Amino acid sequence: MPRPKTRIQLKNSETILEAALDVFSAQGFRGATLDQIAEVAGLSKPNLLYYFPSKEAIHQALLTRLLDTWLDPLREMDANGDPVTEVMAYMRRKLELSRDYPRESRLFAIEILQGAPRMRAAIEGDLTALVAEKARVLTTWMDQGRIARLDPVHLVFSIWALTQHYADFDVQVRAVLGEGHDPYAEAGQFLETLYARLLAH
Amino acid sequence: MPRPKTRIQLKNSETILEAALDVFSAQGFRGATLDQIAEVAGLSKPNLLYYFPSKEAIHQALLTRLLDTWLDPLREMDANGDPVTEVMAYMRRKLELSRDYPRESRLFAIEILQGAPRMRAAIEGDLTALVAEKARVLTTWMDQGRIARLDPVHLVFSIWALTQHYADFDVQVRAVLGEGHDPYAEAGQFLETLYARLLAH
DNA sequence: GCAAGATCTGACCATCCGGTCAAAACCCTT
DNA sequence: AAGGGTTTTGACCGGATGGTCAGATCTTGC
Repeated sequence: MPRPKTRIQLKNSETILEAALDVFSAQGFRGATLDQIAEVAGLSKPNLLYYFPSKEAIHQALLTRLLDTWLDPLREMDANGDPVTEVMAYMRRKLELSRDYPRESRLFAIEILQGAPRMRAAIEGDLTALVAEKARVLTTWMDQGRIARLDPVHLVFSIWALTQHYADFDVQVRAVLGEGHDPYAEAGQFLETLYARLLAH
Repeated sequence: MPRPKTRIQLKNSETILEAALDVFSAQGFRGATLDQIAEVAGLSKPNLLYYFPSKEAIHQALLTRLLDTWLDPLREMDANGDPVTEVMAYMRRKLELSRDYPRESRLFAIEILQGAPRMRAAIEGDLTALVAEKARVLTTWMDQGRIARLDPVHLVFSIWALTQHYADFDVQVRAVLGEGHDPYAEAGQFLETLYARLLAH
């Protein structure tokens, strides 16, 4: 099954990946079992293995697809736009990603936490290159005096950390906030203020 | 073995917890095996189970001991100190914790990521109470106009997110920075600037 | 409506893993 | 140096888990 071809293949591959995302993001690679994924997907275990050669392969497929989604918001940061607006928009998009795709965020987090055993190459390649490129853009803006001077890479780290926190540590965030809060709405407000103050001068 | 008593018990319990921290923080609860822990500890598997009744119990012992260490820096934030200094010092202590105890940071992160199945109570109890208390302190400082007005709980979240990022996503941080960087030194600089600008008005 | 594939499944296997246990080895006190 | 408690271990168990396979069932193009 190199590439899905028929309608059924497409649909079932999709169902499997969706179920796998559920289970892997909640239990990690080792913690997830094929039986669990099969149950969530509503398929039999041997049927999963008809579509993917191994548990490993399902996980790999998820990660591969994930990285692109994950980097898109940064890719969109436009060197020709207004600096503060661009950074803010990037932060917003990343926060929305946390809100709308928390499972993806956790899958990614677990992978990195465990030393990125199945993602090393992508991290050291695509991701590092993209950050380097955008760091140059940020540096240019700083040189032009359009945003305050800061270490551009750590600025990017800060956006990652602050936005992903709300997805990855969701349980903790909700416990600490208690009832009657909208974590993401409040986070949006807070981060807006934070980056306004940080970038201004 | 309710409490370690003899010298041997004390030493071996310690060795086991140390090894378990290594393995659990790298692989998660499910991913870790008693054989791995035993090997790292230099003891036989049945011997581990002579000191702890189960894998679960080893993990629990680690987490219990962890939470205190983890909350100490926040406890030390002094309502009678200078606001900016106190917040900065808290951030510093937390960053140092990330630098000096990355395994503990990752153990904690994995636990929360997976929904805190073995820490729910502590999160909803001690941690939430401590944050509520310190949020009141921060609010008082804001009311007195001694630091800029911000959502105090999200301010605490930001410190957690920004400091733990360097331990939890270490692989990514190092990959993106490349050779010849001291992540924690740079982070210290960056965060100092960030909180200076955020808290001033 | 009928082959030829594509899809699906029950039964099964080998391995791994947490945990047990009886007995061996090792102290420590006297 | 002997005896009683403590510590350690090899051998083993039962259940879980990733993966296989032969054959049953369903689709699809003709």
